[in-house]
Amino acid sequence: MAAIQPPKAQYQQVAALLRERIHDGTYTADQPLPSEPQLSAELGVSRQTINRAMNLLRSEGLVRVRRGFGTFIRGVPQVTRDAKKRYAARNQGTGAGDVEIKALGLTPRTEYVEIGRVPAPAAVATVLSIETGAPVLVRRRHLFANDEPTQLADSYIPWDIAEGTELLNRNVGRGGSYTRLAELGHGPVRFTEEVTVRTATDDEASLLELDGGQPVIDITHIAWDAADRPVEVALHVMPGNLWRLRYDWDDPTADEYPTVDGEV
Amino acid sequence: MAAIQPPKAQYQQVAALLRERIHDGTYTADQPLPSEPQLSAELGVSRQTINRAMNLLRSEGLVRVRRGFGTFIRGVPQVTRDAKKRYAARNQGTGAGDVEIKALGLTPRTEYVEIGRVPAPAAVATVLSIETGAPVLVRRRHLFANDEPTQLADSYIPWDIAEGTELLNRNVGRGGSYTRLAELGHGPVRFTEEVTVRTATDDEASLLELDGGQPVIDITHIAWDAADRPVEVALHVMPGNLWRLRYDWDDPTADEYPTVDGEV
DNA sequence: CAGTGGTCTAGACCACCAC
DNA sequence: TGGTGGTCTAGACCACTGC
Repeated sequence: MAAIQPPKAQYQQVAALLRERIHDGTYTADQPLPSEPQLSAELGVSRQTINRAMNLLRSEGLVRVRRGFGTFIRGVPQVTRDAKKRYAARNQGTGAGDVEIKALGLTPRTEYVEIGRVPAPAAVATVLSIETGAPVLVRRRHLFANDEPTQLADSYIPWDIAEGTELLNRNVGRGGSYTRLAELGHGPVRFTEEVTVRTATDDEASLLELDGGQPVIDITHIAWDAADRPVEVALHVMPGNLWRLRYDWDDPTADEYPTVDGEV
Repeated sequence: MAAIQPPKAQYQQVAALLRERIHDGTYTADQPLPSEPQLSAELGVSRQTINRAMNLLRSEGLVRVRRGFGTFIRGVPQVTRDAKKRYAARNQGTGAGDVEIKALGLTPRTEYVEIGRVPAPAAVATVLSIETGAPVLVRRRHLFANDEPTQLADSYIPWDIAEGTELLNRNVGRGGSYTRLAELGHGPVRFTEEVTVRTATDDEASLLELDGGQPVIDITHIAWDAADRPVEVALHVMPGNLWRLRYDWDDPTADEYPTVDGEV
């Protein structure tokens, strides 16, 4: 084994060593990693240094700690989320949130946490162009793959659109909620998404079973109807290491290339 | 949701306190934060605990350490990168990488690190559908806003397309490189982007002046010509906290809503 | 109960920076 | 040279887990 020498910090060297052992199969997913005191003795560094190395691996999403029990390898593959295809897939009779999970042979599960009328939070109100506190329908879901949490998804629809419709049911019926919106004269024809990366809040970390400081992907998805009114906003929060987002589009200006100076 | 929470770790409480003081203006950007020994004395916790709190703030991108000097607030606002508009902007005579920065009133700067013929790295070769090691043109840039690094961008073009063209120059001429590609019969008509979040490598952390463990956004941008050949791939690496990505698209299936059961 | 990881402290040495 | 943050150690206490 490579010696632990101080050109780099020891905890970084320990982390590198553990990463290697995880990749080459020295440690397997069915067993906990050696305990911190054990590694401390084996590598001749203090337990604090081992602990710091573990924290690195945790922030990378490589391992997961079960307190009082041990540290385990996280075996979840990366899921690809294709922004266009996932909405097209509503016609395949699958909940859009499940498409990507099934594609990997994993078992998706959706837990409905809340469906009902609430006052619009400020961020949602801004997006929907309504007053803060104005009534909206919220549909709050937690999504899992093989019982591991993969995503929090809260979707909001203005109450004047949703009131008294099937959108209040757990199962919104054939074709999904966008089909219901279409029947109500608000069929989405355009979507926008804004993606940011930030550290998880305490609540999110707890719900997604993340360690503090792990980054999450925050997606604000907006559906616009033909009158250019925002009719639904969905807020997605996902573990950063778990997802790969895919977007594609045609060049709107392919015809009009040469004009002025510039570089790409 | 706000159930009874266990008392938080001291370093988290310290971090929360410092966050608050940064936001309410107790600490300002022109002065270093109080030193760790000072805070240790003031708050009655050990220096280690202060240091751990500082590491949290660093991983959030809120502060930045200048070793041997002090810890400073990072004052960089978030930059929005609109996938479609940035390419359309090539016709405004601006380097596409600069559009977003100028929009915020910051001063962009592009540093060309390498322009030349290299063997294709494996990841690039796969995307371009060529052999690993086959020659490609690489254009490697580092982008800054107000002299703070904001992005690494490496773009690759198959050598059989780029050879002997203006694409080898630092300034590729009117309309940017996509205009040159169009003149060569490979004008991009479609783009795909894949976005992942991961921890920075050592090199990236050093170039982007990040702390270890800070997340980066990794974008693989591919330009396709009318024959559906990938003619350029650009790899972008950006500090995760610094950017907001925006995508928008029209619903390709807006006409064909109702079909089978499903939820969204 | 014994073993696990989470956290905290006191003390120490070091590399780096400004003066 | 003195102050800064980066790191490491030994020892300790705690909450949580499974047996």
